[in-house]
This record gives sequence, structure tokens and C-alpha cells, in this order.
Amino acid sequence: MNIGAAATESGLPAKTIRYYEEIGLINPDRGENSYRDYSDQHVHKLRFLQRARSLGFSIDECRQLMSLYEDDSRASADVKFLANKHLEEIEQKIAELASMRDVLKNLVNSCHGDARAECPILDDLARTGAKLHGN
Amino acid sequence: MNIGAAATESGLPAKTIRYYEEIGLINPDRGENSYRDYSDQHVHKLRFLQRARSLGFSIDECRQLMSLYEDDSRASADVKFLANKHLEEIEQKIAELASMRDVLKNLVNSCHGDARAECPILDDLARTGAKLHGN
DNA sequence: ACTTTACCTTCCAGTTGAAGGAAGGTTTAT
DNA sequence: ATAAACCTTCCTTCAACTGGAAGGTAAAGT
Repeated sequence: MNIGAAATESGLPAKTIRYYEEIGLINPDRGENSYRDYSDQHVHKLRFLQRARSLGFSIDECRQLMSLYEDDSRASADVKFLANKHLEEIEQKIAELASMRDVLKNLVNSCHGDARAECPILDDLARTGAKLHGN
Repeated sequence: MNIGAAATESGLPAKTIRYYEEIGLINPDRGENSYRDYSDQHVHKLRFLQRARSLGFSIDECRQLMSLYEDDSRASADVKFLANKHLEEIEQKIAELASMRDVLKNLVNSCHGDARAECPILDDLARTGAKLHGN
């Protein structure tokens, strides 16, 4: 299977698949024309990567997950640990974004949004803030 | 004021301040020793940037906000539009992360996390999925 | 057979927003 | 005098791709 077909099957762009090869995530065979040749196994791997990436795992975490996946003697605890760590990072990220959202929402709500220059949003951004170091 | 002091005052690392200069966000004066010299105005701008960045505005959005801030004849509607667009992006991002979180949470919960190899997390990542394109 | 179109190849540059470090000049403190 | 704490510029690296150029190959149309 050529890279185009592998892309279609895996849901990953061809560019990305080449990139994954470059960083050692996957190693397709090569045909006589030097075209990459993907087996169903390869496509399976690609889909694994696609799914893991879509859940927000980093490339490095994907690498670890793949290696666990291919390790028959793995302990599910190791997988769970990875997944749980990632879950916590996501929750952390959500909390940060939610905090930004709350502040922004207030600012947006407090702004008239008309032709006048007066703007609580800019006022907030520009406010000196409580300088803890005195002055 | 030297860059170190400006860093302390603004809450931005000196490295970042130099970077902001490189990309044209701020233009400090230079002393005879070629050291950058920041006025209170400059520091004020830096703090503006710090605050906007902390709310997740991109550098480019910061640029626009700064330019609105310095434009006496601005319309608050323009600021509100920018802020609102950003707010929507944040909410979008939160929704994506929340969706990842929900899936991951289920997976983590379903995994024993013991010494056995069997692991629903990997099973999920590896599952072929419903192939919509037939076969 | 010829041509167009649709693939494929490699390589290089750009993206975002910095952080890290080397090599060296300056200033301040001891 | 000398050490430390600054400052300077320049270059490299990070994640995870994406886009494009220049060129080779294959399949389809005429």
C-alpha cells in the first residue's frame, strides 16, 4: 500500500506519516520504485498513533504506549500510570483555561462594545496591578 | 532601568523581553554602554503584554490590543470583538480537552492497573474502529 | 505513442513563543 | 585587583507538524 492509501486508511496526512517515519515511530518497507510500502500491520500502528494523538498524548508518550502495546509481558499498571498522568495534565490545562475564560468573560461582559474609546478590557490589561514590591 | 530591573517589574523574563524587542513589540532606548534602557512607560507596556499573554492572547493579538490601547480614537467594539473571539477559542479548546478527559477517564477507570498485561486502554487505542469506507 | 494528471520522492524553510547556552563586554562589590 | 553579577549578540533547540520546490514514476485518457 502506498503512502496515500495508508493516509486514507489511518486518518493521518501523508506528510505526518513521513514525519513519523523520520522520528522513528514507524518503518515501512520500500518498493523497487523507492515508494514506501505499508502493510496492514503498519496501518494498524498508524491508526494506533492517530488515536493516541487525538487523545492528546505527546509523541513521546505515544512512543511509550506503542512499546507497551508491543510488549506481551507488560503490566497494565504501567499503561494506567501513563494514561493517568496524562489525564491529570489535561485536567490541569482545563483548569487554567477555565480560569482565563472566567476572567475574559467578565471583561467582555463589562465592555460596551460601541464606538466609544472607553474600554474596561484595555483598562484591565493596562492596570498597573498591585505592586507587591512597594514602588 | 536595565533589562533585569524591567524583568522584575514586569514579571517577564529578560529573555522574553529581548524576544519581544526582536519581534517589534517594544523598543527601549540604549545607553552608552549599549545596555537597553527601559522607562516606566516601557515597563507599563511590558506589563500590559504580560497580562494579555497570561490571558492566552497570542502575540499577534497582543500586538493588536497594544495598538488599540495606544489609539485614542479606538472603538471599544473593536477590543470587545478581539476579546470575544479569543474567548470563543478558549471555550472551544476547553470543550476539546473536556472531551479527551471524558474518554481518558473512562479508559483509566476501566483498567485494572495491575501486573497483568490485559489492558482496556491499549485495547481502545488499538481497536480498528468502525471503518466507514467499507473495507 | 503521447500527454496529462496524479501520485511519489527528498530536502529545506516556516510556524509559536520562547528557553538555553556560548563567548565576550561592563559594572559593582569586596 | 579580582570576582560576581550584570549586560550584549548570536546560534541552537523544543513540538509536531505543514507547505512548497524540484524532480521521478505511474496510471489514465486520447
